[in-house]
Amino acid sequence: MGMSDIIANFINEILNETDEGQAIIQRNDLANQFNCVPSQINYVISTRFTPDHGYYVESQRGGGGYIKITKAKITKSDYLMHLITSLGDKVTQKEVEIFVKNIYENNIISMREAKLILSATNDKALNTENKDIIRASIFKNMLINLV
Amino acid sequence: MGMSDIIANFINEILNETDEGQAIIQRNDLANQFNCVPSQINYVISTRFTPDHGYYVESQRGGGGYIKITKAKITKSDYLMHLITSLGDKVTQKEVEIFVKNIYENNIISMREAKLILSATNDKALNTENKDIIRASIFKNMLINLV
DNA sequence: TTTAGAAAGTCAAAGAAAGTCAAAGTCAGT
DNA sequence: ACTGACTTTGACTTTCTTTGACTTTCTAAA
Repeated sequence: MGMSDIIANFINEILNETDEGQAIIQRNDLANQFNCVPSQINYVISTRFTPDHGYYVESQRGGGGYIKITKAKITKSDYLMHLITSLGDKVTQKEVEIFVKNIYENNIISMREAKLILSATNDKALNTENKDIIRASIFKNMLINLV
Repeated sequence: MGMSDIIANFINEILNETDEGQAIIQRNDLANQFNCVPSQINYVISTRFTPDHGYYVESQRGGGGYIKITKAKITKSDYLMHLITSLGDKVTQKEVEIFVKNIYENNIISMREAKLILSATNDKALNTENKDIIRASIFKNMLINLV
């Protein structure tokens, strides 16, 4: 098992220890503890704690900085997890509409929440190249927060 | 948690204690209490108690001087409309975080809705050129749905 | 009405974290 | 051995915080 896996395990342990499913770490401390360069922590996070994997990451630089990794709760909606992992890296507005209709009808989200998702992912909001790629990224990121 | 956060917490406690939502402090006293330089108080105020955060600040120099921080009270749709119209065509993740925190604390949106907005607009979701432009577009689009 | 002292304000430098990116290394499968 | 995916490393960047020297404003006493 390589260093990256060891670090990932360590983070997972913290995530499992806490009820919250949250790990708050200091990048430099952790790198020090495992005798690796700080950027390896970024590598671990960006390869193993992505939205696709069911995690949400926030961070803060400067004095007192930190990295906070949150694990999505697996509740009633295995359906959502399934949806997230089944999504490719592109999705059209029409497809999102179908998915959202579906999770709304299954009472996983409210009408207001449905509207929020649709307004964040419609073509009008995404006035750019690569609409479908960004849409997929946004959609997944939003779903993770609902799980 | 760094010193600045601790000081911000302290001020927030005072704000919540009083019905008025007002904190009147003495800069030097506070700096003394927390063992920091006085200008750090200014730093805390100018990064965490700005109008964007929903506060306004008055002060008085000289003998008997003070800093008075007041939590602004705003009606829901007024605030949303104001927010939408005040948004330019670019906005950073940090700025969105501040706005969302504010509308959440004013009970305009639920926690889940706040998370949805944040996850649709964070840098991770917007892995592209022109993040700030697309973010502004998405954010506005979402807010309009809430008015 | 000066003027000394008491506050608060400003600003930029130094420090502390985290982020990015690409080069170099490793290792399994062909 | 060769290729391609995954890892490791480190130089450089960006963001946020802390600190301190200097300035401005206000009060009140002489």
